[in-house]
Amino acid sequence: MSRKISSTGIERLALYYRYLTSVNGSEQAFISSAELAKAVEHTAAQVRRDLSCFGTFGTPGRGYDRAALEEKLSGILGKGKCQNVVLVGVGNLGSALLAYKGFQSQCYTIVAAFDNDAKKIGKHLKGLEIQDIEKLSDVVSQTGAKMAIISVPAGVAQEVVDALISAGIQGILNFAPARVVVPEDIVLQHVDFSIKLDRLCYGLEHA
Amino acid sequence: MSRKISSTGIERLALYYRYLTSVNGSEQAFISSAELAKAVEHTAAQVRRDLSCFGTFGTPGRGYDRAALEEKLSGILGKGKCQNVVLVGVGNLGSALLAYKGFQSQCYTIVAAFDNDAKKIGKHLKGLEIQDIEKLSDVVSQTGAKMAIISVPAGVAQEVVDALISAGIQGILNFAPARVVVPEDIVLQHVDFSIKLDRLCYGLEHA
DNA sequence: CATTGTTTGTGACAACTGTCACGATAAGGT
DNA sequence: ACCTTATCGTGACAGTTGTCACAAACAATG
Repeated sequence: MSRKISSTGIERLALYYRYLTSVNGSEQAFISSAELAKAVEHTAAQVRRDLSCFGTFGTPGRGYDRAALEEKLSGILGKGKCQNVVLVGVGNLGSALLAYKGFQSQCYTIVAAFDNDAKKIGKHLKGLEIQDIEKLSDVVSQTGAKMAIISVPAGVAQEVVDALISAGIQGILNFAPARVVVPEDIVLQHVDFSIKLDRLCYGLEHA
Repeated sequence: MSRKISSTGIERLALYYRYLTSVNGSEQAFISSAELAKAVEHTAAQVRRDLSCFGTFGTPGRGYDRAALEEKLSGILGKGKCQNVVLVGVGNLGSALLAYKGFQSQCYTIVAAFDNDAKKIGKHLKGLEIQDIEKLSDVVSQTGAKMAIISVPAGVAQEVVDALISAGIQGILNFAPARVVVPEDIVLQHVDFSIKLDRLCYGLEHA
């Protein structure tokens, strides 16, 4: 309970959680910090430190109770209730995200898709009608969505973000290759794989 | 020239580079650390510190020469020559990545696509024939590709990575929601958006 | 119940990362 | 030639993050 969790620490918690749920059911009822660490490519001390930020629920000599830990992590990460998510930008990437199974198997549901291209509006994709981005505000209040995923061109990312925020969205996952600014109270995460590719390129160059 | 660049520092360099190339041509010939910092949501001191790791090419009173800086960053990141990239896993996400314009506009070209699904093999997508993953080794040596992108299910990520490495691939961009292990000399980057979504969820919960 | 073996939780430490502040340096005008 | 203004490069500092090592806690066994 001693230290404040860091942002990267939270991502590690999500890794721990994903590992626990992925090897569901089988095996031992307890798992040690060493075993968990090995599964996610970290150190045992790191695992214990991360978990200790939220109380003490390991038992010396045995490790952590798998079910209890899974439950606890679920609570910490806020995965108790399913989240409604809206998606803006139904291009190649947006379509793929709509179809992506990984979201559904977790606790997220994409409940609406938007675009500004007249040729796409009205069409159906994966059971969702693509709607005019003008409808954003209405849909957000109807569905109670707090999170949004944007996969739009870099040039319009900022204006889409602004529209989302004034529609009441509180958290944004940004796939657009651009940095955007948000108010203090809005949570923003970037998934910027063009940058990651460059990072890779650098790694090769300086091998 | 004083300090060693960090991994996150390199990603910032890529951000600087992307900004410079995106506002191509127009405006002033020089840019200050403050202006660059504002564009990528960092501090001026941070920008100067990052750049200083690779020599001193700013001029006091003026800032950095845009063209020279762009050139320099290109060199540092290793973007001088175009990189051939192979893609493994042509599902929803893989197809989207094949079609993604962002790669081509940069210096990356996807030269081959692989899958293990017999129903997909032989089909054409975006001008590429989807090939049997058995052919990996041959294609890698023919094309001289050093980088690979994998967008396969979590369960097979490790074996695909192993196959890539024995085929001669040196850098891997992993979109699969799983951590994999690679030898010391292989560069690996994760694009793990299910984790980022969880991170977002946590942020909302603890607002 | 004492002993042995295992694993946790955490204080202390080390390493890394970002910020601040300021001397140094260049351009431009008078 | 000098002064002013703008901006860089970096030493020193502060804050953050990860590692180590060990006492405390619990299980298991005889």
